[in-house]
Amino acid sequence: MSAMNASVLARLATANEVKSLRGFNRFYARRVVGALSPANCKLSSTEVRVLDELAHRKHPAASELARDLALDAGYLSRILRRFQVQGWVERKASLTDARQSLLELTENGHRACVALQQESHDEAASLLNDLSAPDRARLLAAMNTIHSLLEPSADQNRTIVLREPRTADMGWVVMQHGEIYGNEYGFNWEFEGLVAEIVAGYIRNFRPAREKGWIAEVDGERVGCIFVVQKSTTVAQLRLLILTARARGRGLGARLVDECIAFARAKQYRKLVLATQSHLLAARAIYLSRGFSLTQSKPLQGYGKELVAETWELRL
Amino acid sequence: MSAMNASVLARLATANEVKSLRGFNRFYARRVVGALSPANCKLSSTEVRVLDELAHRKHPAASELARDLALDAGYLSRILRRFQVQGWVERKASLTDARQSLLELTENGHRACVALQQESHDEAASLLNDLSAPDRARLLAAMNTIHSLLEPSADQNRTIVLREPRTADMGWVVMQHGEIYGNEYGFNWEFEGLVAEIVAGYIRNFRPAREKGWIAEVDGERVGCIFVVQKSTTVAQLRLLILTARARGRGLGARLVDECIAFARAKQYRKLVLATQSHLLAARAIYLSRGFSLTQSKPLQGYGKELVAETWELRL
DNA sequence: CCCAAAAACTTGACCAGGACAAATGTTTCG
DNA sequence: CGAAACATTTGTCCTGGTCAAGTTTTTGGG
Repeated sequence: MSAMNASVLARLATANEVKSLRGFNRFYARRVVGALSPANCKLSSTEVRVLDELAHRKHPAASELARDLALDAGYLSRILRRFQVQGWVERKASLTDARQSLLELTENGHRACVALQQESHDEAASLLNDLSAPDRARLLAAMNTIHSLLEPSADQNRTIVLREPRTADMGWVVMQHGEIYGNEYGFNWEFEGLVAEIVAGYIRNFRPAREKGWIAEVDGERVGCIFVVQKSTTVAQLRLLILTARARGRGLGARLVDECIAFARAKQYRKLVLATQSHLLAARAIYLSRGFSLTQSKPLQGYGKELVAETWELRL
Repeated sequence: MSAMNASVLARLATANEVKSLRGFNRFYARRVVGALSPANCKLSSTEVRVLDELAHRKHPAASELARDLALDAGYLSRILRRFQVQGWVERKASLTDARQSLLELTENGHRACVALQQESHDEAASLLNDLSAPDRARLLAAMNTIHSLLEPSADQNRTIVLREPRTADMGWVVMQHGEIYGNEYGFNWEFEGLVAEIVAGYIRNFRPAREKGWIAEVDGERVGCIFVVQKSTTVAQLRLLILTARARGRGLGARLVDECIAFARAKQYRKLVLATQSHLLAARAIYLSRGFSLTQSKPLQGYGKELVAETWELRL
């Protein structure tokens, strides 16, 4: 097999992958989309969309709705008349344009809309309630993963929360280091072993008053972490900073480092040090911008790669 | 808050969880189900189902199809006639029942069916091809998780594959131990630290000729693991056996233990030992059934719980 | 063996969701 | 001012699908 073939093979989805995707898709369409959508009252899904849109806008004109929901104007016109007859919507002549009238949901219309949402909310809840709390978390984290992979843009405006590590987080830290350094830098599993050692040491010697860790999450999915440990009574060390691909480019790295700096200051450390490698450019940029300076730099052979190990420090 | 309230709260899905589920559902219905299904040629989705069913059966009668696909008999009758006119299907009088005729796809019908599948296959592939290989793996693993959570029954007949550990697997081992022992037995994170230490030691001292690990996967999602390490030249130790909830009750634990026993025998070890705790009943049952015997049992305080540590061994 | 009920289709009637185009009044812009 | 564009309504048609009433054949009980 030629080199080109090999690279194409690595790039393209295998038949098995496609089969899995199609299988999931069939399953999900049947079991979930099917189950959660239609049970509703006697409204078609389009009518629901229209009602929903009416609830969320101030005084839309019909043309505006038609454009945004990609509906046929004639069809929409009839839907709106039905709503009007039902007493769900009122129209006022537009003062600025006599062709259009401005639509507004009545009290009754809002009630109907809320009832619909409640209904679909209940169905979703009943599906979730069949699962245990940890299983629910796994389900939502998995959905979250899918969503962020298939629609990276939608990810940008989700809020990232920072929290302290809890059970299973430390294992995740090891796994992510293995995954990311393996995929992106070709490190072999010795590196993962080193991280496991660091993590084990952190847990073994954990000093709650002097040390702290943060896990960053987006909607329950872990996307990054950082730790501060005590190196001596006056020196703190920053460790295990990592971000998954989806969390990058949003200033999260800087935010994590800032947490550490603030913590180290609050605990009266005099100096914050860290070890990194020269080729981790994004991390380096953050350290620089936060006032860290490079104090040492030496070649290092390890993890299947040639590296330059660096030490940085920040006077607090 | 009363104890009962607390337990109910833990059991029921939170509003946030429901919101996430609904958000994902909306997204998935629009972006994926919508994108992968309709583009097809001029057949309705029902017609596609019928065609598909015809391709997969020998000589079905119309009534059979109508029952299995939950279709109106009249509607199906018309669909079948259209197919017949198109030259996709032929009917032969049934010899045993003059009311029914037996249906069969013609050469042409099969071609049409294959073309359809190809089309939807291509669409799925193009969606996957926008992702890198590791991202595809994450996507499919996440889908897999969702599927197995929402339809545990479908899980039973998926094949479990065993493979050797690779990058990120060891972190997963730590994480799973934290997760499972935390959720199921209330162990605190010190236990996770211990596992991290074991894992670190495994990687640090790994002797490929004398030691081995297995990761069990279902469709790319890790569901279990086990390791054999050298304790002395004649004694091997079994470690880190764990199964996620979805993989239990299918004999996988026994299969993993059997792999270890076979490996230890092949490597000429004389004895296989292991340490466990008395309350891990499922594991205990496996050890017993494989001929292990309990050699030591003593109370142990740790990980936030009172335990009875046990040692078992098997002469090889 | 007969007959009523049930099964296997077929056909006609009807409905909802929705696309498309023509009609009407209004606005915009050159 | 007139033509083109816009907002809305209305008439027409199509598709996908349900429902009920046929026709023919089979089945099962008396």
